[in-house]
Amino acid sequence: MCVTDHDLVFKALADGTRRLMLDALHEQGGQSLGALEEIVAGHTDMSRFGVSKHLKVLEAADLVIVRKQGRQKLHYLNPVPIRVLYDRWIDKYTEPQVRALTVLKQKAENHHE
Amino acid sequence: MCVTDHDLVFKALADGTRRLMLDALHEQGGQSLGALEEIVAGHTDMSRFGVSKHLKVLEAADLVIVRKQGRQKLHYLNPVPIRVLYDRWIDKYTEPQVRALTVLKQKAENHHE
DNA sequence: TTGACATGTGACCAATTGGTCACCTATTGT
DNA sequence: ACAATAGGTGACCAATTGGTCACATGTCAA
Repeated sequence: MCVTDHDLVFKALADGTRRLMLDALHEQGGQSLGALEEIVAGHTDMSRFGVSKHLKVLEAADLVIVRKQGRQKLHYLNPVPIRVLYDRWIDKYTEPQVRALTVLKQKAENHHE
Repeated sequence: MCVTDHDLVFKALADGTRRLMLDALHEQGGQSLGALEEIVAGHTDMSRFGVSKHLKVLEAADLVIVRKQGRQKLHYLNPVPIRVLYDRWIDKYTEPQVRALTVLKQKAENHHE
């Protein structure tokens, strides 16, 4: 929940396979490791262990939360970190284009350098 | 400009040093390699070549655009890829919550529960 | 209990990445 | 032309990451 979590989230998102898994969990939550393995196998060929490792990265970044049910481990997408990422970082780059132009204009009006 | 550029952008953003450089260019555009080197050196100790390499990654992702002026190479932040990233990917994960909040707000406004 | 199923763990290898260095090119000022 | 400045290139090493495997754990059902 601290600031450096940004790094975990960014790094977790930096892999196409992991984004694919997030997409799958976005479409339908509560999928087990086996189910995710099948989905991933449809796009790339990766063993169960590879999928499991990627999931662990996503869990560490708090992008995926887990509920154990019997011998299954059900995965759910947690959109909060992405939301935080957007609010604290991405918004800064996407929103203030207009504002930046305003500042530039003011600067130009004050000291014509 | 194609879809797989997402990967380049995500990977470029997955490094704290590179995000630091984007911040620096966000604060003030048109900085040279030397200037960026000094800024980065203030946080981590990295040689000019390291900074140059990171800049090349950012350029490949089209996050930084370059204008040559004499023997200097001036760098500018290009917010477009981040914007695209947000529109095509992040929005999908963050938007429904906003809608949910809006719905909640409306409910609260209607029947003060 | 016994076996089949769903997943976890630690060792291990290959591929990628982060970073530095010794050289090189191009531009500026004198 | 010359030296100083700003930056680029390819080789190279260390650290990290992606992926697999043999094995272990825990759970359900008969």
